[in-house]
Amino acid sequence: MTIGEVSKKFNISKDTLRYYEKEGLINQVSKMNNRREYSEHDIENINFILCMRTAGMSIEILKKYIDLCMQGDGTAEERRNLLIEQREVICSKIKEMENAYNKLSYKIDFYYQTLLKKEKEIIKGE
Amino acid sequence: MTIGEVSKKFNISKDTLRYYEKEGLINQVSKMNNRREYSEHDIENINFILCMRTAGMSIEILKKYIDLCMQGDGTAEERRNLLIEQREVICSKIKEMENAYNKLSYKIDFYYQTLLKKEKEIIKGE
DNA sequence: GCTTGCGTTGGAGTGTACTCTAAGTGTTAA
DNA sequence: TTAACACTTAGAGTACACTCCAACGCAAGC
Repeated sequence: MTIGEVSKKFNISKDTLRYYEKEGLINQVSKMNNRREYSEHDIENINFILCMRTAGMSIEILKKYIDLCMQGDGTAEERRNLLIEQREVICSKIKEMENAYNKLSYKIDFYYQTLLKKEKEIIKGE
Repeated sequence: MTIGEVSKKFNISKDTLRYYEKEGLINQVSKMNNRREYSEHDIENINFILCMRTAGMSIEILKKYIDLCMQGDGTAEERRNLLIEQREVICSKIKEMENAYNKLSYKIDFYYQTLLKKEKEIIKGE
């Protein structure tokens, strides 16, 4: 897959893909005529990275994880611990967002009541 | 309440509080001897803003909402629509994060299996 | 009166994650 | 063969949300 195709597939810019490679999130993509050729493995990797990025995981943490992967089997436990830690971070973020969701719902409902009341008054006034 | 007290209460820096005020998220706090005195209303406001900020709402959107509040009752419907829209944004973010959570859980489990297998091999080898 | 502590200001600086630019290469289609 | 198009690079620029700095103000306690 070319960079253009990957860019379209995931709806991210080519610049971002090159940036991730430069930062070491994607291991050096093989090249044909000086152009990137993304393998199935690369695609899977990008998919994971994007999923974690949208969940708010930093590039630094992701890089650390990828680096551990590169270092081979010996780092399996460390990698596992890193993922458990990050899952916890995501978990508390979800809780914060649910809290915000509820606060918003409460306010939205309040506006609904207000608008309803106003409407009634208008009808009454006619 | 002084800026120092509010800063401690919410665990944010005084700079951030002044920054939010400058950006118009908190309406001009009254001053005694040129020092900010936060009212109960200010505190409630800050609480809401921080809740939305941790949920990822941008300062720009928050400012828009606060501006509408300032403009009075006439903007109630517009405010409500803004909140509904933002609730939707938060909702999809929660879904993305839950997706990431599940992906992580899957990987963590995979590492668990791997480590278990490795352990068995070590025992076998002894 | 002097130090300490808490505050003030405008404006500069920082970190993160892109995003854009300029100048160039290599393939394809008319 | 020339134009269009997709790609390459290094490096500069941008957006967002703070965060820090220097220089100063004011009140309390020693």
